[in-house]
Amino acid sequence: MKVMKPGSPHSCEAWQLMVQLFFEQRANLPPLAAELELSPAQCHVLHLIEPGRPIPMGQLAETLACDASNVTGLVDRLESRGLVRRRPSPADRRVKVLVLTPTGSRLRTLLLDRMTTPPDTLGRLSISEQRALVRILTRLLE
Amino acid sequence: MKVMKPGSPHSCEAWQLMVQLFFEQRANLPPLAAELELSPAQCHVLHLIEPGRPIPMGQLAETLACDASNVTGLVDRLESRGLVRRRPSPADRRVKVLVLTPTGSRLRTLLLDRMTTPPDTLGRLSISEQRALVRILTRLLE
DNA sequence: TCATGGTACTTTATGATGTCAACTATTGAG
DNA sequence: CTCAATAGTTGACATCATAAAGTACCATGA
Repeated sequence: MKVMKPGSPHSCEAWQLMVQLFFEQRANLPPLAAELELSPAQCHVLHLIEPGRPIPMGQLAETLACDASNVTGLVDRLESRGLVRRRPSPADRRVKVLVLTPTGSRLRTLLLDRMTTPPDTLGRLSISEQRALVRILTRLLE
Repeated sequence: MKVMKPGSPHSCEAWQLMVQLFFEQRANLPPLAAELELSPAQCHVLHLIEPGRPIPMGQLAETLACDASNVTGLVDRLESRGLVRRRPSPADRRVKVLVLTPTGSRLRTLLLDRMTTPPDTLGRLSISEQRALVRILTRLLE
């Protein structure tokens, strides 16, 4: 017996294309990361720690959907490279919040800059299509 | 001195949102993969081997943008689980092409099915917006 | 107060992912 | 035939990731 997927046929089709894009992007993250001497996972962490917005390690683990002990190792390596610092939380001494060092902040800017450079294909869309895409993606992200 | 990014402001904005989506998706792949007893990397490999369309290991390495020796290990594990088989290429005896086993093909279908189930946010778009998204994504993928 | 269970992070052990350099087998050009 | 180039493997090593056990701290309630 056939089971219907939730959502309209159009939304399924759209999401299939989205997954296709995800996998293509997944493949081009490693070389981009390597240019900055980072790993893909470290890029993800650096992306999540916004300057001036400290984040508890536990929240990082939750957002990355990985084990807390994994975050310990990731942060160890970033901290030993001087990109990030652990600071005790005044509110709860069990918690350690992560802050970017000036070096980390600069590297993060560089990273985001390279990652958000649009591919050629995007430039081939008309302006109105680009605007439509912005509007749609905004709603997809809530 | 400030350096301009290539592309219109709209395409930059669109791609920033896209990158945001990529990272969110990146985080939800591991749990999805775990349900099928796969790793994220194995999912990517399984996604790239289409049934009835054998692919040389080297081409896989290129598409994944990773070292050939890494592919050896990935395929070793998939093969030991009976999902994939190495077959010698008749045209070039150095080359080994990968084919899905029936089990591998079934698991791939299951994987794609779960991955391409659209998130709730997509369903909240109007039908015409969904159609626009399909059209735009198709052109992004060329 | 203080015993107790829960939470945040670390440690240890283990396996998977990923790179590099060196190796084998094969191809293809001269 | 020789020899450089290519496809894949192997071994050594760092990173990523999990699970289980441990430490320190919080919070509740007797």
